[in-house]
Amino acid sequence: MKTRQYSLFEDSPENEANQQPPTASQKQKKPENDEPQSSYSGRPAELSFDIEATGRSPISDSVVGISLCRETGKAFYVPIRHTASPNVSDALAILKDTLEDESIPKIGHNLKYDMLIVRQEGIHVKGTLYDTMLASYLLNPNKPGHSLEDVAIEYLMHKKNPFANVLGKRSSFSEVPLDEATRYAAEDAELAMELRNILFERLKTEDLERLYFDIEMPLIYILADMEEAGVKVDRKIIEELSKELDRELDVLQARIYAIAGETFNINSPKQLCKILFDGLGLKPLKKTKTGYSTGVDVLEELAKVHELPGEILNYRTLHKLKTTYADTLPRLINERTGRIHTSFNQTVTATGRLSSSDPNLQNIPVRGEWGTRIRESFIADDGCVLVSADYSQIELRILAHISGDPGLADAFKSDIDIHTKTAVELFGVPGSSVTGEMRRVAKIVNFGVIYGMSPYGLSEALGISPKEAGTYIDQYFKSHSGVRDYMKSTIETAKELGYVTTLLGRKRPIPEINNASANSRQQSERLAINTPIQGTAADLIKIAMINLWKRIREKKLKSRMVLQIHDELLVETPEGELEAIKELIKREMENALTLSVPLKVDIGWGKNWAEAH
DNA sequence: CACGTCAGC
DNA sequence: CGCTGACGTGG
Repeated sequence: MKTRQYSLFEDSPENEANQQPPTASQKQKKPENDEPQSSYSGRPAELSFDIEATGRSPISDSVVGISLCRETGKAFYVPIRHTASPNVSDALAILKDTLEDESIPKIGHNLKYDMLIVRQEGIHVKGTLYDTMLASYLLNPNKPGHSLEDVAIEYLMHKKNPFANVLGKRSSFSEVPLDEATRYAAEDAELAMELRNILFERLKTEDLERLYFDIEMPLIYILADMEEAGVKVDRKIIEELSKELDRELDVLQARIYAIAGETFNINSPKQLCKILFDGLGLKPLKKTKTGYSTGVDVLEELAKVHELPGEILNYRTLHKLKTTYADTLPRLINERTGRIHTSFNQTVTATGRLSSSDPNLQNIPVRGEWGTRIRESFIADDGCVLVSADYSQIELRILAHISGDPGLADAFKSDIDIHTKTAVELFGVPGSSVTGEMRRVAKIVNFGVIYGMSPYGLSEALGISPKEAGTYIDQYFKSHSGVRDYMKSTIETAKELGYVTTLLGRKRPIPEINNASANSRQQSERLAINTPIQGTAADLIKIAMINLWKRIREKKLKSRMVLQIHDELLVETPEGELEAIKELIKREMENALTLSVPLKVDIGWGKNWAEAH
């Protein structure tokens, strides 16, 4: 192999140095000793890299170039597939050894993205990952964005990159002239290298190192696998569903126009207000910032006195399902894989949950006949089944653990129906006399507890007066003083420290907790109460995912996780592995953490997601 | 791009 | 009352 077949293009704008690139022959040599290599003669001690690609979707886009940095002040750009530029067809092949070397730590900003892009070139990045985007997120999950630019501005007082809009009118990075591309791209790898030093030092002082290395870093690999795997959607089923919804919507539309006596845009809340409140003279029950509300609560109430609001609600439901799911999902089936590949975002939520986007597969409908129909289109590959495993009452169990409330803990230890138990306490009747309505109220109160309920909020949810809601809250805390004490002390801690933490030490700053405004303060108090509960549940399922993934590898099973929906894992498994994987999933999920109350996981399976549930 | 609305946990 | 993302409307 020729040693200097390609040239690495220098370099960041402020650095004129033109160092020798590592040559292919040198790269294949093992270092003479285990000392970190700071010279360019051997393997890098660690490597910062950043992929430039044709677009933002790592499953369907491909590599244009890669920038590399092994010490601050010196960065390189290797063009791979630029139009009208010297390209290096085997540059990636030469880098493969380094990127796959487990002993070389990798530094980057949003490494999951870069990992997925190079996987298409047959490169499987391995080793310790220093992801500066994740580090920034753990240091402040309230931050609205963690782009390299955002983070560099905050921590390096970095000025905006003058080449930031290097794309301009060009359709892809591959169109960018090499000199511009180099100055733009090389800087990114170098920025990540500089940020690593600062952010990981800060992680240590903030006691977030274990959360990073034990949970978030291993999860990068798992989420990359899940995104790469995708989930199979039956195009025929979903497209047929769309047609059916279309026909149904036509019927509803005609009916609505007939009742209203005129045509209008049903999807426009503004036009709907005119029809409802001006035309029919119905009473507006609630206001929004800009006018009268036509939300579901209002329309349900109005449906008692007129036939139109009910039809509007039907129309809205079907329209939502059609436009958001039935029409959209088939378009997102990847041509190459025949599957849908979501993005699992690890640095978005303030509590530590994941989010899913493009498409969001964490809000696929589940209720109602149409919800079932949509989930029936999510299917297992040939010879496989889908296994759905979800935690039962995970947040209330976590509340029982962290509050130490005996009543709550006992309920879970004896596996009692928690909503019925709460109904018994609220209404002072024996369990056998609890009606459906009483249980419904109790369920909403239990949710309210987790959300840091206020009399106002609970009253809205129950459709009663804040005063009545207040008596439910009082009644609840009479039975659960442990929960009341926990909430009081959590708020006190938040006021002192300015942040709250989860069981695994994840932190969320609560900046407004001492705000002069009572509204803002009370809002902060609810965040302080909810975040440790929701955030610990997020920690817990992340641990379960890591442990399950390791066990699947150890046992060389073919099963693969495909979706995580906050308290549920969806696994695609060859039929022959079904019994084994059910056992494994249940064990790893129920034992992810040892709490003072047992964790319970319900498992189902089937050829599609509806059956599995 | 803000807003209202609604799908999920 | 907590946490999200996507759609259509209308400026």
